Amino acid sequence: MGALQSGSNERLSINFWHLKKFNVFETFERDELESVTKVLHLQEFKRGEPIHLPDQTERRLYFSIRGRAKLSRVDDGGGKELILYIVKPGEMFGLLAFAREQYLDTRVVALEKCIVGHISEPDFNVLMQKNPDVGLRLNKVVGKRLIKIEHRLEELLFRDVPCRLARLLLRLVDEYEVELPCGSKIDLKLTQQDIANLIGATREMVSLSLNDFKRSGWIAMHRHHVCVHDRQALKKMAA
DNA sequence: ACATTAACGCCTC
DNA sequence: GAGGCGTTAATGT
Repeated sequence: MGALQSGSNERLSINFWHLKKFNVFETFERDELESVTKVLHLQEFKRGEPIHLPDQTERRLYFSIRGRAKLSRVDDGGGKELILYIVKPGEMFGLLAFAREQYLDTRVVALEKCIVGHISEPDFNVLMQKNPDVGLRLNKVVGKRLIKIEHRLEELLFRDVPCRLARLLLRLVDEYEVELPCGSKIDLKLTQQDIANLIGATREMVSLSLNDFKRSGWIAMHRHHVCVHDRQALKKMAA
């Protein structure tokens, strides 16, 4: 068990069990994990707070310990954003910062209360030199992530908005489903703006399609949550 | 089909 | 009361 000082004044703690969840560390022994906690800086974020900003100059590798966050590419002009990925606990991000000059145009914002650790590039390089297989596993992680995002881009180009929305909802309900009396709740707080940014549509179009789905009895909505009632109908729309 | 714009009420801070 | 959010309608490509 290691306790570390966070960016602010609060003390956050993390144990080896948390680190073992990251597949880069799955073969690590106790002392190796100990050395990781020594260079891992923990920080807590509230919903809506930025974890990584586009103009951040320092290269870091981030480890999502708790809570989910949206990773998006932002337009330099107007404030448009396209959400590329939703980062979950046990996953890493910021990998591209090592390959590029900066983590260009990429922003990560907490969707709920998050605890995130980060390791500086020099510290991580030392870690990789001591454990060469970390690099191999990192490669695998990056590859898998890339393929997921490629598949989503395909959908964005060739499908219309209701179809994209249906696909998104099916994908989310698969990943975040919580069974409730009211139906299958998607256990993720998303605004309609977020949903729009996930499927490359406008907030207005999302509102219209969402209301269409609701009127048809396929879904129900409460505040920032969606409940799915008719998966089959959504699948038909997603075809 | 979809974006854009504008306008309005609602809710949260 | 300001700004974010959800909704609707008109208009443009």
